[in-house]
Amino acid sequence: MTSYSQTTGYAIEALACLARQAPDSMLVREIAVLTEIPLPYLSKIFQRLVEAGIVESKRGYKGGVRLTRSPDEISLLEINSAAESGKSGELSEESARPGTFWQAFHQSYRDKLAAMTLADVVDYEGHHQLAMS
Amino acid sequence: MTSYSQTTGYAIEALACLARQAPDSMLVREIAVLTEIPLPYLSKIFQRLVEAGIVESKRGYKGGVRLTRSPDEISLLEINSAAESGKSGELSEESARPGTFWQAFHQSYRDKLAAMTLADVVDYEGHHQLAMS
DNA sequence: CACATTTAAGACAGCCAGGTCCACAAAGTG
DNA sequence: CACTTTGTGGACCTGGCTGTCTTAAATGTG
Repeated sequence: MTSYSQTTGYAIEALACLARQAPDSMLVREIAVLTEIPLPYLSKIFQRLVEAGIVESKRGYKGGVRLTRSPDEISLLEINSAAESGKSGELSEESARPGTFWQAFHQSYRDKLAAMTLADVVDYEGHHQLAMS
Repeated sequence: MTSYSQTTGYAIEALACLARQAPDSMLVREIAVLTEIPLPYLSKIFQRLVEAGIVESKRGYKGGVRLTRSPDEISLLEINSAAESGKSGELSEESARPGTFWQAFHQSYRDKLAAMTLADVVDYEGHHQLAMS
């Protein structure tokens, strides 16, 4: 139900790792080592990111994954939706009933995700300081 | 894991409902009807809120629940911690690894919860407009 | 073409949040 | 004291998130 799960955090970290390497491609295994995310699960996440068109993959000997766009053209909300795809909500209105305070709180959260891009994350992980309104 | 679960949303709505009635006490069943939260589950939530000292309860014929403090002295973070108590994290640092963007993002929302009180929620549910920084 | 490499796909397992149910204890009423 | 009311406490079920494992399919190399 709650769409702001750890999976989204994994996806953002992994893509930020990949963005630093852009436009070259990386192995999923390599990303797993650098980010310390379990490889089998990270593979699953990348499957969804490929399906969503955020990254493209190439199998076999010199294979790997690569961003299809510039990091500043990929919103965190888009990553969230892709990482959580195949579940109940995707881009849904969360679990909270409409008109409630909690629903509005979640919406503001969602709005911030929509306003930030992968480029912001790459910048953050260098400076270790979060600049939010 | 993710501490911004639906349970916290339920707790906030229920307490806001109770705060509008303050300082009188209400039946849990009555709150369940008004908020449309499933009664058996709401009872569970109130057990934790009582244990946390946010509300006090009286059993039997003229029983019910009542706030122990003024709404403007109850922070939403406190409600969150109480509602999620008995689980892995409670007041923990979420599931995200420290130093990551995702962890910082969650922390900023935790700070917002800490800065808001039940009185703000009561005010919101009247005006239906969320005023966040 | 044989082979190693690397992602794709799907089945499977463990755990926890959300939610229900039922028996029990307290508290007032007659 | 009998009875009704109302919260307490515990067991229990269900579904989805997290994570693993195994078998394929694709892609380059010699």
